[in-house]
Amino acid sequence: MTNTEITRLLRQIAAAYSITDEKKYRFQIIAYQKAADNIESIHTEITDLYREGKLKTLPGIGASMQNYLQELCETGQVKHFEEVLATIPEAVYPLLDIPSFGPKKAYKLVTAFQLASPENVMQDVMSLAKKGKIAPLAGFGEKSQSDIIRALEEYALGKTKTARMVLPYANELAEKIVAYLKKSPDVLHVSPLGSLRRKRETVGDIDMAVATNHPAEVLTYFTQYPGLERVIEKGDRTSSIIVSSGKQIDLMVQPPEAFGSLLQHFTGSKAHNVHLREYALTKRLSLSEYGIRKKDDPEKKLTQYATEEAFYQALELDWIPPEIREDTGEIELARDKTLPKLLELKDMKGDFHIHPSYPIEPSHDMGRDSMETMLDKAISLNYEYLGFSEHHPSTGNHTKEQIMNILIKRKEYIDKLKEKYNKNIRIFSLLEIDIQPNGNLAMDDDALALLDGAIVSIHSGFSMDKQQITDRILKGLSHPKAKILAHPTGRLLNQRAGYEVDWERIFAFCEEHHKALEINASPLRLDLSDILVREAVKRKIPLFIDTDSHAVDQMELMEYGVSVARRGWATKDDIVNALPYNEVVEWFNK
DNA sequence: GCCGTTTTCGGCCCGACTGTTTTCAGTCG
Repeated sequence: MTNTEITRLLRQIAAAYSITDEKKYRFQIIAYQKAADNIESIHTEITDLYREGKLKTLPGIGASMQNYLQELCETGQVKHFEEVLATIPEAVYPLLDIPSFGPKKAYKLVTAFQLASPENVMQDVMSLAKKGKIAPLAGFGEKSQSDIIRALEEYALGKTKTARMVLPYANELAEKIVAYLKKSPDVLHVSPLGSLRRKRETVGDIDMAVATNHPAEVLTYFTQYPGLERVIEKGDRTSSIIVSSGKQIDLMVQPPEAFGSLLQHFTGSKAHNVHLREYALTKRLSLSEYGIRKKDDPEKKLTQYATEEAFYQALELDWIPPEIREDTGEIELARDKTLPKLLELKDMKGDFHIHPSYPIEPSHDMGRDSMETMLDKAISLNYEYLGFSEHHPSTGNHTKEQIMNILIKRKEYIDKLKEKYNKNIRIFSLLEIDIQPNGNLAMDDDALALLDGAIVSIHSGFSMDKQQITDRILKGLSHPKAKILAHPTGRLLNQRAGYEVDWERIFAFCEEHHKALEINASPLRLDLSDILVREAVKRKIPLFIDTDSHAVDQMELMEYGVSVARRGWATKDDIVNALPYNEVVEWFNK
């Protein structure tokens, strides 16, 4: 059973409890939802954690939930879950995937019309709505009936509760909205928040905050956005719209003197905010996007905060960088004033995964721009050094002798560049080398001897099972010249999941043999993921952040890799290419 | 059902908005 299936199951239990008796099961519902949220945010399969006896390490998973998950892993089902689920008609559950459908609404429809088939329930509801049979039901009406039709239509088109954008797409959309809002004279500040500000690898909705003294005018202006498809809601403080690309934009406004608490609230994450508010309650303080109220104050007077720093300060907490507001210990460290100083983009001193257009007759795609162009770019980025790492010459089209000739010529070329650029930037000569299905590197030792080091990676045979692919990686990485494992999961966000790897074995091997893992800064990859970065950082495994640039403009994508590193709590000491040149040389020679 | 820098028992974030209501239920973040 996959994590996705498990979280779905836990949410169904929560829904069943909501329908049965929301008051009685109030805290069970929260507990099941929290457990589902937490499982959703990890990258290790529950079945693996069970095998390794690590279920109890998961936050939000207590003794009961542990037993249930154990039973699930051993028998494929949980008696208690089956009993709870059976109290509700099974046709309710598929409807829960549709935005605007909650447990109550789904249950009312299913029972009112005795819908028995979970397979056909969507079509059944649609046809009932189109025949006008839903509007007369108690609690429904004409408007909610047409809303149901639209929700079902949009769901069929792929707008689900989980569709997410990759970061550059989200950034571009957010910039358009920001530019539009700034044209209004009533908008004093505007700032994209939510998961975009926290730099999550993908973003669902775009959240936007505005400071204004004229909220009504700003909200109206917002709903007149030129790319508008429709307005979902518009009130006194917030509004939500859908733009033509089908994406949702949420806007919240506050006066400038309360903008700090709004920034804090709307940045999230939800788990961070819930924990922060619970923590505040222990100090008898109640937090909201409006500010802070003292519980013991009979007048419940509101104190406002213009900046986020002041808001956290009022709780005697250090300001917490948005990237780590995920409720994984940051509040406690902020209280103790021991938050790590996270890596910053300006700390980066080089980039080692660079594909120039040098005629190497490569195995995979060649770069677009010359070594010189990319060196000039690196200088403009204030880098101290740059590593070239084209794909190796293809083995299918060349003899070993031809490959050696190509690589010797390349070495001579790079040596000349080293002389020419000596004053401005240092150069490393690497290659990106395939780890073949048998675990061997695609280049011979005499070819590897020409290099400062090799980046190794997998570009084929993704379907191997977890242990096979781990064996293969470790064999490839065990070559003395192999220093860095590039894009270590092979994933492409929103396109393919990547291969399964036994991280415990990879981490242990890297610890023991002085190998590094890459954080690939390409916003379509961003692997290692934030959670694995955090684990690697804890274990002091060396990390590189590389752009994998095939063209000079891609070298600017470093910021995305830095964001992942920050989300993984990395400081500049954790990143090899944030070290000065001499220390990097030492690192390669160690 | 979870959890602990007051607590292993007794708490559990806080609010906006819509549609169908006439004071609220449901969904969302």
